[in-house]
Amino acid sequence: MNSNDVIASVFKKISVFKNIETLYPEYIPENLPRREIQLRQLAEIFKPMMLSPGSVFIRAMIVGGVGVGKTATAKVFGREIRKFASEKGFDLRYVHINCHRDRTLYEVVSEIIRQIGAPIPIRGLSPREMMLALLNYVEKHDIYLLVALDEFDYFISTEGNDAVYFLIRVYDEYSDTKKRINYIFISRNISSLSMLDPTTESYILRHMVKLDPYTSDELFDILSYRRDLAFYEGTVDDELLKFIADSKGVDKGGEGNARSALETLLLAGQAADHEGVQKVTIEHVRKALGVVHSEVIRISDDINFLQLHELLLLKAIIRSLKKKKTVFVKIGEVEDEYNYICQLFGIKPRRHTQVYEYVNTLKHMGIIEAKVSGKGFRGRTTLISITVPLNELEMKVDEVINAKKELVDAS
DNA sequence: GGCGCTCGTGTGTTGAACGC
DNA sequence: GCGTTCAACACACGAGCGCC
Repeated sequence: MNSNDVIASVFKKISVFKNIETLYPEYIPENLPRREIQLRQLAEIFKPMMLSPGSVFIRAMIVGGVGVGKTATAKVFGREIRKFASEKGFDLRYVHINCHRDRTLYEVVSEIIRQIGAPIPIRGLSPREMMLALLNYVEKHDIYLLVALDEFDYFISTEGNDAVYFLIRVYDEYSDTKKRINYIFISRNISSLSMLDPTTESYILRHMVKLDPYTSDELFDILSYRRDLAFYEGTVDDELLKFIADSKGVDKGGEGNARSALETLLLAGQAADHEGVQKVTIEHVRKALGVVHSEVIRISDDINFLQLHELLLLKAIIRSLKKKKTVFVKIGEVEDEYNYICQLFGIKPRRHTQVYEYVNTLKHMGIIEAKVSGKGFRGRTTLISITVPLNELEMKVDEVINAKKELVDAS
């Protein structure tokens, strides 16, 4: 069989999936089963803005752990509220910003400008000047904005109290103008808000929507809904969904993570496809459950936002830990490995200060653990560790590195 | 074309912690 | 006590971009 036949045989093979992309983490479904209460809460919070646009300035906060649907809830709400505004005859735009990627005030404001397509220069102006230009633009064109700042903790830790204060008190100086920009802040927990001053913190916490981990019953409903979207009828039985839901539900000792449950369903389906069978079995699910490590899912979600050199450094950490077979490795050892990997990839490595910054970034994101050495070490050094399975993580990192490198090579 | 702005990055210095 | 190693910090520089 030649290469062409090999590839053609895969494409022509019968699949259990009719719409596999509906199981991907980035897919936002039409409906959000088991999040109706939270959508209703958001609607109640933003009701004054819809009834009397421009009269109030609303800031809400969505809080919840990994895989509880924070981003999906905000996006679905944004989509629906935009439709509702359109029916009422005013122009409301929903802007979703991930503060992992855009973590400075400058990046956040320029991203809002980019997403609404405002003709405002994003170079040569300070963030505050850009915000003023943005306020003028939305006023002139009679536009209202609902801005969701996802992973808001990263913005707080990078920019601190002043920038947050600037965002949430932006209308204080212009009390007579219409309040056209409203916010939804999204965070994994509210402890990051403790870095802010009490006034700023209380402003943000005034309207809070909490998303709890899913129970097995709730996960079953979600899996059932996505199963109908993703798979051909009769390929995945209810008992398999129940099995996954029971292993992930918070009431059954799991983490209540819907993303992890959906990833398991996706992998089970792919395992069935790989074997060329037309029905997903309990063995496929068992195999998938063995592969899906919830921490790897959380981290792999985060690593999509890393820069190429941060990814290369993460790969260097993984390889150093595998080579040394120890719990911790020294930053110097990681730096040597990183230089070697850069050489292999034909990329000029960053110098020490930048490597140190990358280590701090990865630590802050919770991807690695890092601590300063104490007694028993010559000099002071940073000891780095990773708690998730290394092979699994390295596969994910390699995937993202290859994707990023293709982009760099193409540009 | 000069200027101003932000951001990313590199260099140099200082000081802490330890080994010899 | 001196040398080594490395974190932490300040500062400088250049790229990219828009404004005047």
